[in-house]
Amino acid sequence: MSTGEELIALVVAPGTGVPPGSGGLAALVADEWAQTGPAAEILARAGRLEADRHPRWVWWAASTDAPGLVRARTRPRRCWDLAEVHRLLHGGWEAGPAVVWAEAHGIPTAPPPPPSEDLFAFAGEEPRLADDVLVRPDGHLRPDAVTGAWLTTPERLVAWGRAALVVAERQRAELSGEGPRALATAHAESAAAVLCVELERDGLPIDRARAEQLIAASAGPRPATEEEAAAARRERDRLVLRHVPCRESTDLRNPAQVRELLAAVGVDVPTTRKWVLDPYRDTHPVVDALLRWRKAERVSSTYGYRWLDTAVGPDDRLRGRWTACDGAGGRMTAENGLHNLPVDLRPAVAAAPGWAFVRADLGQVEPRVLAVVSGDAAFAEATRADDLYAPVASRLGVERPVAKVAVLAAMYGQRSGAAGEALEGLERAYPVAMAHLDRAYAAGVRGADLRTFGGRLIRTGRFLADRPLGSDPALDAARGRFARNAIIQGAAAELFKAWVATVRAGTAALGAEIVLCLHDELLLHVPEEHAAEAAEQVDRSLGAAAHWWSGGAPVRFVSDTSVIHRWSEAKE
DNA sequence: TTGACCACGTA
DNA sequence: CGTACGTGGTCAAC
Repeated sequence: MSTGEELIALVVAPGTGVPPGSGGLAALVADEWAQTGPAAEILARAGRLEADRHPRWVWWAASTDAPGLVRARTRPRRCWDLAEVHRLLHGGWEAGPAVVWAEAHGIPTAPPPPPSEDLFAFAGEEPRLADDVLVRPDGHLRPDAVTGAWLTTPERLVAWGRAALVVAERQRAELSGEGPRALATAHAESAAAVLCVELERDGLPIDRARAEQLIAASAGPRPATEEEAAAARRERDRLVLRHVPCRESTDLRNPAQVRELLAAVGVDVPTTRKWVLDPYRDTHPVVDALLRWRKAERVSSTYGYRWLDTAVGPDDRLRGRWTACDGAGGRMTAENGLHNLPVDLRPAVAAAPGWAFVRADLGQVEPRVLAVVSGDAAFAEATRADDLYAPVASRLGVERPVAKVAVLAAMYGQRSGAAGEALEGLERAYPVAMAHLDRAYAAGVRGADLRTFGGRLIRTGRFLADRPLGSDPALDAARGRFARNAIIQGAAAELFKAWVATVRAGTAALGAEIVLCLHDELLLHVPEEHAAEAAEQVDRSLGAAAHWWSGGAPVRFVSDTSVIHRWSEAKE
């Protein structure tokens, strides 16, 4: 397929001790030309090229080659991320240049090529690689290029950029054999990877005073010294241990000791997990005190003052590393609490003065995704409703909560609970969708690979380890559940990223920053005067992204979109 | 020091 | 608790 796109590789030599892109060399490499020089100069040139020609940027990985560009406020519209496309095509998470190159050339990636600096090799056993040669006789990249140590001259950087273009072409050819959506998925995945760099640059706006206040309410005032911190900890412990006078030396952080303590007061439990202990809250006061203690302990250990001091910058932005896809279904991940901030702390996430948030989250995204990926016309019909469980319930002749449990049970394989009869109803009403889930489960059980709707390879063999298929029924079932979940969760992640990429492109002119991506939820930070328009753009983007992602399937996706000033507002 | 496990926050 | 993630705690093995 000829796209008519201009591909330009951007490669940046890893600087020594400086942020990527700010020192050392960089290169722009296209089919017909190349330019190298100091990174600052090359990045400025790249900025002009972006403005004039909006090429598709090719890089080994946005996290290594794009930060300089992103820091310079160039917003690349189109890119091709070799690492992300590799993950899409071949599954798993490992996607360094060595394995990406090898896989693109169909040469074995394991065992990894040995270190070339043959300190321990006998002289003459392996011909020494000429200094200017990037590709070894065995077809692998020279290892010191992969680590970046070799990328010290303009000529070498150009070779590195050429290699990136070679891989991009091979990946594109391979993708064309993976169905109509794979190429579009590659573009969206690549956009998500550069968005991750932008998310790390911008951070999530925090109202620091409010955060301090919320932490204090749970963990007490900020301790001035180590001794004060220890005293506060002892005081928190005491509020639990006072209920068990004889066992005041119990270490509440040690589950075994806690279990012993509980047994002594007549609470006999297999584990001390919250949902196990919950029913015993009224049995003995120590249970309730313990569960309250756990909550406070969580805030003080994970989301306490240390977190505030290290993860929130002097500009009051919470920053963490972002990745465009995990190793399984392909959802985005984030560190430093960006993806698991307790709801109680969310009032501290606040727009800056003069700015607002546009918050949007997809409603019932997974069943709607199931309607697309399975091609079930009857189930697609149900997605026309704002609440798809309502038409499902009426079709099954059950109450809405029953229908909901049944749909979730079908998708996730819930074994507890009594969804049995409703499940049978689902099989009759939506046989196409149910068969799709069953096939994924069966593929997982037999350890077969499968692909998501957008073309991502799901390798169920990762659970196999060295145990033969069928040797452990529990393991087989676990693979089945994993596979069934991955095709839904993975496809939902693809739709989400298509949506986000569309929003990113469509709201740039409004000065909007995407500041949080949370699987089915999106938070934009926008100048107040453009917030309403950005919100409309978010909704329009969903329609557009869903349409092309689904290939025009008659499936409706809905977003709850609102303009707010704290993340905690306007939540269901 | 490292890896396993627990526990728990989010979707 | 269906799956997925990241974090911080303890423990046993190194």
